[in-house]
Amino acid sequence: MGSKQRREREKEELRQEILDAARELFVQEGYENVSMRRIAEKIEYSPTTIYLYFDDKVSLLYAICEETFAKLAKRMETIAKDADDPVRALKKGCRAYVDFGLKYPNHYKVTFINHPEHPRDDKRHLKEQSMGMRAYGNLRAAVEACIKAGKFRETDVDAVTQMIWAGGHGVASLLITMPGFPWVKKTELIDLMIDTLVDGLMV
Amino acid sequence: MGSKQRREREKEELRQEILDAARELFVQEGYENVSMRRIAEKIEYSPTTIYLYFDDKVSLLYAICEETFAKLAKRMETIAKDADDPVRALKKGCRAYVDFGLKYPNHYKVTFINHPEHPRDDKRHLKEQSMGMRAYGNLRAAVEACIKAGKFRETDVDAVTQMIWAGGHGVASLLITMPGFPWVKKTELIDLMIDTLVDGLMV
DNA sequence: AGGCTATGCTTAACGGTGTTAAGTGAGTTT
DNA sequence: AAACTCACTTAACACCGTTAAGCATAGCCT
Repeated sequence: MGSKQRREREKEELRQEILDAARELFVQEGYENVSMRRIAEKIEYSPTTIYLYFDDKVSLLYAICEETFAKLAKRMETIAKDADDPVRALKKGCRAYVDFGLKYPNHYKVTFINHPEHPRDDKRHLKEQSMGMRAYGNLRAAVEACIKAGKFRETDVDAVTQMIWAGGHGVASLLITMPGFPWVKKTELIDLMIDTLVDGLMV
Repeated sequence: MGSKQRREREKEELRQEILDAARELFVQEGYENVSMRRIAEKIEYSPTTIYLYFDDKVSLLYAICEETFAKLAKRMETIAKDADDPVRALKKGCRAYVDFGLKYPNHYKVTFINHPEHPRDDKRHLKEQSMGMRAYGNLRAAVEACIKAGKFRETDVDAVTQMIWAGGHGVASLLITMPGFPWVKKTELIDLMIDTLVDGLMV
């Protein structure tokens, strides 16, 4: 009697198919510019079928963000692993953070910039915040390592972490939201920010 | 026969009325959550009347952004006027920028954070950019003064300006969009950012 | 085997959106 | 008085996210 299992597996497959289609479209054209009908068309199902698998459009996005944030956390953790010098590790972590934002601008937009407040649905909001907290936690650990190694003048871990985060976020978000602006070379800007901030903190 | 002038003046008044209504709604509820019909309702005209004064919704937003940019530019110019030391002037300018964002968070949101891209309409895009360029130009002048006074190690004016802008923007935008986050004291964070960036640049 | 129910998906529809085309009606001009 | 201007409105188009209701089929029970 494996028919139930088969149906369950097929359901899961369709769920993933929806997720894949949505991710591809969101990344290509931006969350706001993709309609449920277009996603449905891509997977060759009726638009309403999506609602049998996800509560609404923003839930789709959250599910995708969860995936990608797991990626970010993972990447930053592997960076922390081969930490020869804590300062260099911190810089690499910052770089990875900004690069992540530029690589997945729409995901970054949604979770850090646009923050599409879901009205009175606190559960999902907290869940999404906790994902950000995990990334924050990684950065904080890297900063703490630098401070414990006596590398930094300033010793308020949270203040330093938040400043560095703000620096990275500032670069990432401006580059993402104002692509028409005459920026200097991206890597130059990113490196200058990270180097100035981190070196500026050192004793 | 001043009736023509009177009509012209009335037209200008209605244009301003539309702008005021739109600004108030955008600021209160966010650009995406305000419909043309709601704006029309507020000024007690038909929705299509707005299109006699503005090309489309995003043009309305751009017009409002222009105003906001002008305010900010004005404030930063007065700061630049009593410029004793270029480095101190730059720091004061940064501080004013961030404070402006925190004081008018919704204006800041609309002009710098939730900035919706206009597709392939280059003319308006450039015009709006030129307004942003004025504020940017002020910051740039302050940076240039520092560099010309030989205070800074890095000499790429635009790179430094954009980095500092990104730093200020990072702090302002994060504080605005994530008010629930356990931030350290705001002034501490702002000052730490500005001091670290500017001092970190000095020879 | 035949009826019943649960399930997976669809069609139709609601109330909204930005925007355009066509119409109206008062004021100016001739 | 007729013709024209022009600010404004009404009606409509083509979308949107989302919900309610219907339909076909697969699996279960008698």
